[in-house]
Amino acid sequence: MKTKATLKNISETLQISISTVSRALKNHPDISEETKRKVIELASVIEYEPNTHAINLRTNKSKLFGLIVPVISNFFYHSFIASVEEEARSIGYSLLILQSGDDPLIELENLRLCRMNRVAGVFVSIATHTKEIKPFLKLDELDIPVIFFDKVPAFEACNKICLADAEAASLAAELIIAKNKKKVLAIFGNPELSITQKRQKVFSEILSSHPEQIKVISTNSDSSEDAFQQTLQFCSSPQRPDTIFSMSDEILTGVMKGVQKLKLTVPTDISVLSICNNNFIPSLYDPAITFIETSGSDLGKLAFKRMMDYQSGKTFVQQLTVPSTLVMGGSI
Amino acid sequence: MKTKATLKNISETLQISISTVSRALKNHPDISEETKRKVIELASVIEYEPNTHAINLRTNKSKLFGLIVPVISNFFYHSFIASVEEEARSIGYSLLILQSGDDPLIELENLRLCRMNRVAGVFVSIATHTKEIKPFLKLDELDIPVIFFDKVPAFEACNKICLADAEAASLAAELIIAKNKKKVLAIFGNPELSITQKRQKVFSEILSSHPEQIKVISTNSDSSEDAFQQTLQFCSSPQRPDTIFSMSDEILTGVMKGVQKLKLTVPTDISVLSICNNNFIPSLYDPAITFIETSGSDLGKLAFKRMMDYQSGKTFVQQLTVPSTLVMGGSI
DNA sequence: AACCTTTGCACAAACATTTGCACAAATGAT
DNA sequence: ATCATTTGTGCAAATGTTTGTGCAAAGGTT
Repeated sequence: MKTKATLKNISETLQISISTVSRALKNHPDISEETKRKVIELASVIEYEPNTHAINLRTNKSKLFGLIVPVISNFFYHSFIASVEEEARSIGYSLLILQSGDDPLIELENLRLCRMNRVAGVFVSIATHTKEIKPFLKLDELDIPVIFFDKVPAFEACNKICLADAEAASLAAELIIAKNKKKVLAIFGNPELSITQKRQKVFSEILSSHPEQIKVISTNSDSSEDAFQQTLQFCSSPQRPDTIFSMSDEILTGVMKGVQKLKLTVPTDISVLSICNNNFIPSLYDPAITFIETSGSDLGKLAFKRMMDYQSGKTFVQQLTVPSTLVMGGSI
Repeated sequence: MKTKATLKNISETLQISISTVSRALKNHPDISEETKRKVIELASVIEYEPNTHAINLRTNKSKLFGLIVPVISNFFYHSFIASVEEEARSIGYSLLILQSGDDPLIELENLRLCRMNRVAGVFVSIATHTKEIKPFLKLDELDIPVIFFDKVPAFEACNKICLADAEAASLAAELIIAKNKKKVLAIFGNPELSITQKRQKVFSEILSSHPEQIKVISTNSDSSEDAFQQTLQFCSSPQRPDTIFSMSDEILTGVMKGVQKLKLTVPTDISVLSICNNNFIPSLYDPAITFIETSGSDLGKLAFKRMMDYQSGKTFVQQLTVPSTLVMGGSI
């Protein structure tokens, strides 16, 4: 059993004090070159590595960010996580990943873990039924910045990074108008979510306010399977829509399954347009689906930038929005 | 600014010693009920929470597992991660997530982070070109168990949790025989990976040893796009294969894109069979693709169980395998 | 020679927690 | 009354690191 590599250990071997060793390794000007040389050499030989726990204890901080999401296995979150992890690593921070399972109770427990670990900050996408956000704000009082992203609380004064929900829907509506489509099946997600409400509202408004009458069938489905069934239902007859609009990756998968089952050819038989988080799902199909990108990876970068601003003392509260962009495929 | 909730703080307020407070909170029999009551009450009022860093420093451990993967955004890893995170949380541990970007250098850096954080154990799926596994084994010497999963080093004595690569391929081959297929296009992944080699070897052996001659076109492609191109190439002529076998989710997406482009109907024009990590990709299509499941989530559970065995002192080295199961869809 | 400055290092405290040991007071036994 | 045991609490050390302060020796200036 080789002895542990600590400052103390080095100091005893070299017959100098611990503080000298510490300063030598930090290249402190007080220490002579001779001593530095010896210390650095020995440290390298015994593979000294500072003990993070001791540093954390002393500074009452840690180079850790907490990241709480309802679930990791999700189109959106893993691109967000991947992007935040990269940014964090580039400045020597790591990520503590916690799933809430969309359960407010587990969410609280995860918050407790973040507090106990004195994380440097928390990124959180709240559970669907989380009403009480005081526990989150309490972290702010402890100087632990909390950045909400994607699923953010409604009215409170807190830092939020959101997708441009309305913008994405309006881009879609405008493309449909520009392409001179006449009959649209629009499938949205869970109508209780604010993201759904915003998108549905803007989409309907734009299309209905357009002078040329465009017929819109607007419907909601809360799963891929449900979207599949609705697609079958609305597109079986010859009077089927000429365009399907889908609000999310998940719904798009259901829609496309329906399109395959009905043996419809895209875009000649029917056009397809969706809002998606990245090109993964859209590019599964041939032709690739035209979509409005609301990038999880961009959201991650922005959230991280905001976090770093916070870390360096800019503590103002703010809501930021990631813009959406149209990515042309061949489906409309 | 409210004073921090620490044992010291409580002890001063109550005019008792720190050790008494500590013991009172741990319900130590030495402490009188009266004292316990007062301590617990005050602790609750000021919302005392033990400082993880101090505990970690003292015990030289942490309730953290390191998890190093090439990339989070991957069919396989996020189901693995999700499953390990759940298991870990259930026993009060958290997960430190680190991406190597498939870069051996970053992998080393991530290992260093794990050491510095004195993690309780590490789950690692190594980068494609990682040759040097000594740094991993060095963690074992520091009593930090290392469990390799999925992409594991070749010959060394270490803990590995693998998918049943050979079994999955043989199940596929046998199904093809049972379905009386005559001409198979088999697309495998990167031929340098051991997983590819194993699957390709077993698959070829079984089909070629079968008395009825089955024609096999065996090819490799290292991306979805490449699989797409190969599918177009081999399936454009009327003498196309009657079956396509794909080795992975990624390849399957390319194959299916090709099938869509060629407007082939599954399974009447062509049958499709794949090895996949879960039903996500296979169920995107209609009919759903028949596949051999090599479950990331099951792998996670097994790896975690192995880790816990290790934690409780069972330090033998072992290679475990997660069995594969055939999941019938309608594509063959 | 007396004084000041610089150089190079050591000491000690602080961070929060746990735990072996000591110790005083109270109780009980002889 | 003496001794032994129990009960409840405090002391101090230990974990590894950082940092303000002290201090001695060496060198330089008058």
